[in-house]
Amino acid sequence: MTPTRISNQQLAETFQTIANLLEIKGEVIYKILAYRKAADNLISLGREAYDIWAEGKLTEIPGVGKAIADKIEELFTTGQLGFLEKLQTEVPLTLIDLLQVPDLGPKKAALFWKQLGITDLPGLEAAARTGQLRSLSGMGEKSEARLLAGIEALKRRGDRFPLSKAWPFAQELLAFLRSLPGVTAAEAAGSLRRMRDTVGDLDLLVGASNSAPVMQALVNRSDIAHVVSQGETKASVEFDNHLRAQVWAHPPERFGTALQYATGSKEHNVRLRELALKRGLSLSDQAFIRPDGSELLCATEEEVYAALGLPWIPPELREDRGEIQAAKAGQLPDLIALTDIKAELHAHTTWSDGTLSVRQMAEEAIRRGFNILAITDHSSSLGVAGGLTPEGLGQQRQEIDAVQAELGQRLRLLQGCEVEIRADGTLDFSDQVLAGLDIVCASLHSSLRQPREQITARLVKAISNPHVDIIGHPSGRLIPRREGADLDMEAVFAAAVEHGVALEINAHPSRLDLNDIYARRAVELGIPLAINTDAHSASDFDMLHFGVATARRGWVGAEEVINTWESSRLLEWLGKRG
DNA sequence: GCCGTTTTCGGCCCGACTGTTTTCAGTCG
Repeated sequence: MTPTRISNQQLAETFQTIANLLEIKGEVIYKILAYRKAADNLISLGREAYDIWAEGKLTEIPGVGKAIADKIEELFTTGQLGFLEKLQTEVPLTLIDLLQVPDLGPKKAALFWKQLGITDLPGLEAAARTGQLRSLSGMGEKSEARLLAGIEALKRRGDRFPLSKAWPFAQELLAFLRSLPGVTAAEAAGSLRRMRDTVGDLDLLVGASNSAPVMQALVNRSDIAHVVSQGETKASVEFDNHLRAQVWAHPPERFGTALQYATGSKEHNVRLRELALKRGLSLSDQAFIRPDGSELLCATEEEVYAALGLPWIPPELREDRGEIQAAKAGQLPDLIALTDIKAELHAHTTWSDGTLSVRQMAEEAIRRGFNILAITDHSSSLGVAGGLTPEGLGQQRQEIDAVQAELGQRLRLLQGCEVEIRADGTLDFSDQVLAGLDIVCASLHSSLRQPREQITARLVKAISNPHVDIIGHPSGRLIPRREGADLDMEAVFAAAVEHGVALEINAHPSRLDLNDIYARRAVELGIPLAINTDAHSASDFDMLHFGVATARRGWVGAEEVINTWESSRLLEWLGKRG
């Protein structure tokens, strides 16, 4: 039997499927949680479980014990899993789809299945429309209507929204909430505050002693499509733009516990509560409860963490990926900040598909306090972007030199390019042309669906070119439209280490590529990173904070990012390269 | 099913909101 290379993503999906089926079946909850935990940990591993299996170290993965390791091994060796196949004969696989409906969990799914023989979403919808659900205990007219509304909502929207949509709208909502009387503070929480690359609901937290009027003002907004639920301290709404928000209100003296709670992640919070219990405290969004029943209130998050003997943990780290252990040991990373960035090394102008001239881009860079701006227009084979020919590069050099002369010491301009990595792994420009540039960023834009071996070899070949300094948006993913290329990232990392090439964290919210997990792995391996906006316009420069946030999620410090280096150091680094 | 400076067995987080309940179960975050 030939081994089957199954991705961490696929393994995780398999274990989530098992967890869902077991939950509908009514298995004890902790077994289900164990499968979910293993799935989560596989996703955030940063390395391929397949390689770890080859080293015989599967059980060193957190949450993977003997039973799950055996199942992973069976999947790798046979491509199948007997346990799951048997489970599917007991519980219909399509029942899992029901769990996507809001307010429909495993208990109701099991009820519908066992009492009415419903096995899939269309079956559920038909039963709801014909009033059959009402015959079940615990199901009334309202539940039925709610369920139908949930099914409709499911048809309308995707699961999660890109940061580019969620972030600006959240800022607008926060400004609205802060303007309400009696509101002392309003902050983003949830995955938005942790700066995940996609956001489900907007979780917003309001500080207010009298919460009911705040909730009322929220649901009275004219752009509300649907009020999902509304209480004194919490409301859930859907807007006309299909974004959903959960808004909590807590009095200012409890804002710290509330903000910590609402920020999550859920897994991080579970760990904190375990830690609290070991200290004889019970932690909720309201307060710590001492053994004698008295409350310990926290107005700030710092107080929450201090009560647990921990330093404040930055929200971007709160994913239960070792941050609590690191905090305990006093070894939290010194994360990069937006203000550390001193250079933009990937930017486009009207010489290819940018909207601003070299001069205008330089002004934008100066306005943002940068020391260095690299002009990196596309190369010729990317026809859709009006890529430059070698001759065009020569003309562009004259313009850059002229603008540089005007700017003097205010900004150092570099002439570079974003050179296309062709389908065969060769670059769009000859070594001679590349040697004449100050900086070279090489990127994949086409033939992204090549088989794993082929596209990995293609990228490795580009990394091996002595003139290449940075690999732009390495995976080529576009959120939420396109998954990245099927790259063997360990092979890519190995090549980057060997050739000292920097890997980009592209700051555009539709890319965020490298992602947080691979950024962390790259840092572990000592690979330099570059955080660039890939600016095509003035406003693109403002996307930089998304890239910095992604780096922070990857435990990246300023030192590891070449854009933070002093000009002399960065120029020396570039100079030593081809 | 996983895990261990209080355990290799016995733990494994907490509360709001909703609907259909007469005191609670299910779901969610």
